[in-house]
Amino acid sequence: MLILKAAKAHIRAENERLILEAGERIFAQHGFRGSTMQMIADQAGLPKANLHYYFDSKEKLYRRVVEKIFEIWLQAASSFENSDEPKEALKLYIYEKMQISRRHPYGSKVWANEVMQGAPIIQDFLETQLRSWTDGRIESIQAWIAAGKIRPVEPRWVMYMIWATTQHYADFGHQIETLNADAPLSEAQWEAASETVFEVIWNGLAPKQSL
Amino acid sequence: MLILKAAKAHIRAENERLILEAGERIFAQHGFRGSTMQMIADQAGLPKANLHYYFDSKEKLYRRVVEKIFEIWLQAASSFENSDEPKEALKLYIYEKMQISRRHPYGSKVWANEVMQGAPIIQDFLETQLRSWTDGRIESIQAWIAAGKIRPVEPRWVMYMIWATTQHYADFGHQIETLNADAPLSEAQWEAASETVFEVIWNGLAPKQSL
DNA sequence: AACACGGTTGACCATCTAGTCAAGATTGTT
DNA sequence: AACAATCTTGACTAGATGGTCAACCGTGTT
Repeated sequence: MLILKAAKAHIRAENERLILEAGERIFAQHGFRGSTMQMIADQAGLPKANLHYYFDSKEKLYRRVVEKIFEIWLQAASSFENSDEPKEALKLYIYEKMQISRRHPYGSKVWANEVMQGAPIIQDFLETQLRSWTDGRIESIQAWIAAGKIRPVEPRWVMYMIWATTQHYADFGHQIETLNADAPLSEAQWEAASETVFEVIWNGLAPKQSL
Repeated sequence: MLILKAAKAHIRAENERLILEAGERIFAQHGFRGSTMQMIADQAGLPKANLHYYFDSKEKLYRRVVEKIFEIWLQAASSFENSDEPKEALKLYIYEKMQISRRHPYGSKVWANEVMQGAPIIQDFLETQLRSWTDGRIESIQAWIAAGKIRPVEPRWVMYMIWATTQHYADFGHQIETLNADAPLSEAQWEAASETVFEVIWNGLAPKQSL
């Protein structure tokens, strides 16, 4: 009966969550081809055949993992719209992206991996959602320039600076830890790094007279 | 005879070069596990068995590829020492790193991949060469701060900003192309991007009175 | 209690892949 | 021409891996 489907829906929801979480971790650490369904199964604490019950194939599971990450980023993007003042908007966005790098380092790595390999699985995302989102942000930045609120710069390069600097703390987290005497960044270090990233970029963009 | 070894050395040199170049490309596009010796062989235009004649194993070939990249970066690093003036030193270093992203995008991706996966193969590089190199650069930056030539900032976060922004143009080159109407960046765009990266960082670091 | 539906799982298979090997081809020297 | 060291390469092997499947289990409904 259809009622049963609903009655056991929580089992499906819970297991899909377990598998997606395990997949994010394993795909981040080993790449798509380097990850095996067995590794993901072990990480999730489920038998391998169970993964194939919930996800048709490794590729479909992978796609779901990447989609999840993309959604998180799109949400963070709203910070950009929360203020008309560039200083405030940029601060919110940069802090939000640093927060994501801290809380979702695996997701960020999966995304980086996917893009580095030419986005074989999620190229359509880049061409539709990412492209239109970026175009919107570029317009915001151009409006700030027109209003004399920031220096005249090509908005694209600024976007890329923000993405690069913030995501670096997730994607290159291992290198950063190694250079931090093998210790994860402390609360204070995360705060200081976020502050520095914002300050340098903001001072770099602010019109001279406003200093 | 031993003379023969030298006499045929150019064959070895040439084939090793072919294989390393092919490996760099393939490892960048598919990751370590995703790359097969057959793919690398095809890219190099040699039979697979020939690869194993020159390199004991896939892992040893990979390590050689990563080492090559690391050496290129260390060379670029000397730009940092070519001037006592931070503005000049940073400009040289940033332009040099952008140049590397343009000319060696595959190498940069292999490095990024390796670090993202926790540097399983070249962790020793991080702990020895990279760490000592970084410590030296941090001292330079601290000297600039002490001399009042740049604002007081934690040098580490600045280093990471430079690495992140410049390497982004290699590692996320595919995304950048997609957002550039599927066209590679033109000569002028590379120049503009380099200029913007430098300008924003420099203005972000310069002491207020110097503007 | 009987049933039906979703969930679980060990065993299995076809395919792929790193690495081996032995026979043969090249090359430079004498 | 004879040689020895190096280089080349098709065929092969052992192991790993994505995916399948059929039997089985649990749970809520009648």
